[in-house]
Amino acid sequence: MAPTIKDIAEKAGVSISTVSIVLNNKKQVSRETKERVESIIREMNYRPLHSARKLATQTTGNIGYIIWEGYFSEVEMFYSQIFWGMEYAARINDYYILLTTVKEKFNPQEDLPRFLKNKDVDGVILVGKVPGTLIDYLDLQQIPFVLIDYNIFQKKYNSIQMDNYNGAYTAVEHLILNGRKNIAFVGGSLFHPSIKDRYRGYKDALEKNNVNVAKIAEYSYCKNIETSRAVGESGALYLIKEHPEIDAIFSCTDHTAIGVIEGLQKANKKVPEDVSVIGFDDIPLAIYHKPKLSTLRVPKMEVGKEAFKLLHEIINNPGMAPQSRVLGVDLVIRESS
Amino acid sequence: MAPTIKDIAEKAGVSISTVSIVLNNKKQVSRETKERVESIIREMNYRPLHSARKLATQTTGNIGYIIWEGYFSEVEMFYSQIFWGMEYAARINDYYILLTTVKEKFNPQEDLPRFLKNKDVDGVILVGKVPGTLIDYLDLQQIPFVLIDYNIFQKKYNSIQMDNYNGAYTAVEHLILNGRKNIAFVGGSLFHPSIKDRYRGYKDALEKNNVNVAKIAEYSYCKNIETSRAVGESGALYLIKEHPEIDAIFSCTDHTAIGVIEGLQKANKKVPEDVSVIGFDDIPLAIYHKPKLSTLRVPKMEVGKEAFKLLHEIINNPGMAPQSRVLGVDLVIRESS
DNA sequence: CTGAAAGCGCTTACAG
DNA sequence: CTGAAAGCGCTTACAG
Repeated sequence: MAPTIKDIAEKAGVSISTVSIVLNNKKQVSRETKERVESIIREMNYRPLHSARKLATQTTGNIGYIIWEGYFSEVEMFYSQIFWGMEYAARINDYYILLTTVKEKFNPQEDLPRFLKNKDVDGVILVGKVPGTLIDYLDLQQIPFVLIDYNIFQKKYNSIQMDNYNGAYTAVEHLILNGRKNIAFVGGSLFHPSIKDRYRGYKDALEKNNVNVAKIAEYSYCKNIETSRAVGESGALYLIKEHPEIDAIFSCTDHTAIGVIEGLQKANKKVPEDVSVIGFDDIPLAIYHKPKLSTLRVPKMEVGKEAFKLLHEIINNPGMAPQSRVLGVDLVIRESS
Repeated sequence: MAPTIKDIAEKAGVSISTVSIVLNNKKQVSRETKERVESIIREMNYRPLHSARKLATQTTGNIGYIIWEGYFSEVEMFYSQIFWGMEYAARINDYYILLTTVKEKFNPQEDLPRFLKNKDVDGVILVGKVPGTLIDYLDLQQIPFVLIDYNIFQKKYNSIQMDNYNGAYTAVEHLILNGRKNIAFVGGSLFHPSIKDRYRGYKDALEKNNVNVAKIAEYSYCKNIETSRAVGESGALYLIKEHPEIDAIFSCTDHTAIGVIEGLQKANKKVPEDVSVIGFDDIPLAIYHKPKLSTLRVPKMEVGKEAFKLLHEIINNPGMAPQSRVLGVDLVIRESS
């Protein structure tokens, strides 16, 4: 059997309270007993039993990671990289991460993730466009949470954001500097705050540089809610048909961009010769694609780490005012622009 | 505060033992008290506290999922789909899954996954070519485990396998039926049992059909340990240079196949007109690729589910003789063949 | 069929 | 600085 705190106490000739104190290095313990206890712990390879500890402290030691299902209908790397960043930070603080997804159409009664229903987490990190009713539930139940790449208009929740606005601005400015004159936008729903910011960046870059200004509305394809390949493809097809002069398309995500390129090819346009394309996210597919996709790299690991850190702070300071931290993105130019 | 078993007992006018018994529906309880207790549980939305339950039963309620790092150096979907299958089965049995990776070069002293070091799992599922020293550790510590897509020569461990041999055989036979005469193989290390079986399938299909037999050795490119794109590319380049008559290549994985196609293109061979290519795994990239990749579909969700089920059985029947279950794979023909 | 009691392995006031 | 004791919320023989 694995040794318990009692075994350690006996062998060290102290009480279990003392062992517990050195374990959690709280309060003062004489150096010598501390060292003695520690050496015995090491010697017997003792680890406190998780469940016992959690029972006593009334915590779970787990955090939940909830992924919007839309994020892996396509190629699901985005959330995955974020996970590894979180895991890295969680490990240091001795938390385990429980993973699950939620559907678009979400019923708080039935679809509540198991670890929430059973109260098996101390907090939750959510990535993407998660259901509003879920967020309301967390809020109501006072379960600490942080949003990644999402936010609700006019609400102040803890969140990690990418610098969508500046990323888009930089990308479009790069297109301008490369001599592109007729720069279009293909995007999903402008209801998604991230997409909205990317669109603002696109628009502002054109306006500040006085390029293309009169045409912005016509060159903007934002009909759909999705940001899928299919949307990209039909967007490109539509735009080229209506406005054959278009020579660059900024796409709201990489998946969209890949669809855009396919549409362009169907319309017999060469990328990047005839039309430059830039995406957003830097999904792994970006470098596998032909041509390799120019895009804005989101520091996914960092996002995960930062999300955990923020959550951890919230858990330990329940009164904390909500904050959102924004991480910069990098323009990476490859073959499509 | 969340209600405890005591609250339920009081409100139902029974002892906590009785509540516990209906909770775990063991032993006999009179129908009426059972129903009364259950309705109160529902009414108060009571859930037993995980840590308390686990403390009392001396279990953890967790299983570990260990991924060989090589499996997501490329595009990491394979293990991810398996995860969702496992999660599905785990949910039904009220287990949580803890995820981590192990490096190729693994030192049991230092690199032991945290949940193993702390004994926070009741069992472990490992996918891919995990370190032998890790397996030895699990064996020694008597921690129940099941291997996915891997096995150690001459050892009898619990495992889930794909039908690598028949998959490869079918693919190569398909190539033959399509009139291909000079069918090559590009693979990774034949030390990996799965790759080895795929190679056997390739060889046997040719021999049984009396095609290409004298050339098998020359047409086999198995120099490297990896099954990466890079390997595929250099393999294709090498084979075409030495044997320009080659008109089909069976690749040991999809990643390899993608590399093979790139190599072929560099050598000015058209796929599939000049050379047919078939991969193995059916990674998501397969349908994004141009041309779309023909391959053998591994039922990843099923693999995950089955792995969990097997592990669950082992956990509950410690004496069980090791077994390996093999799942069939389906040939899916797309554009590359 | 039901209850009282011990026990799982920790943490944490409270004394001293 | 250290220890005795209570408590966290369950399960499980054991009586009855």
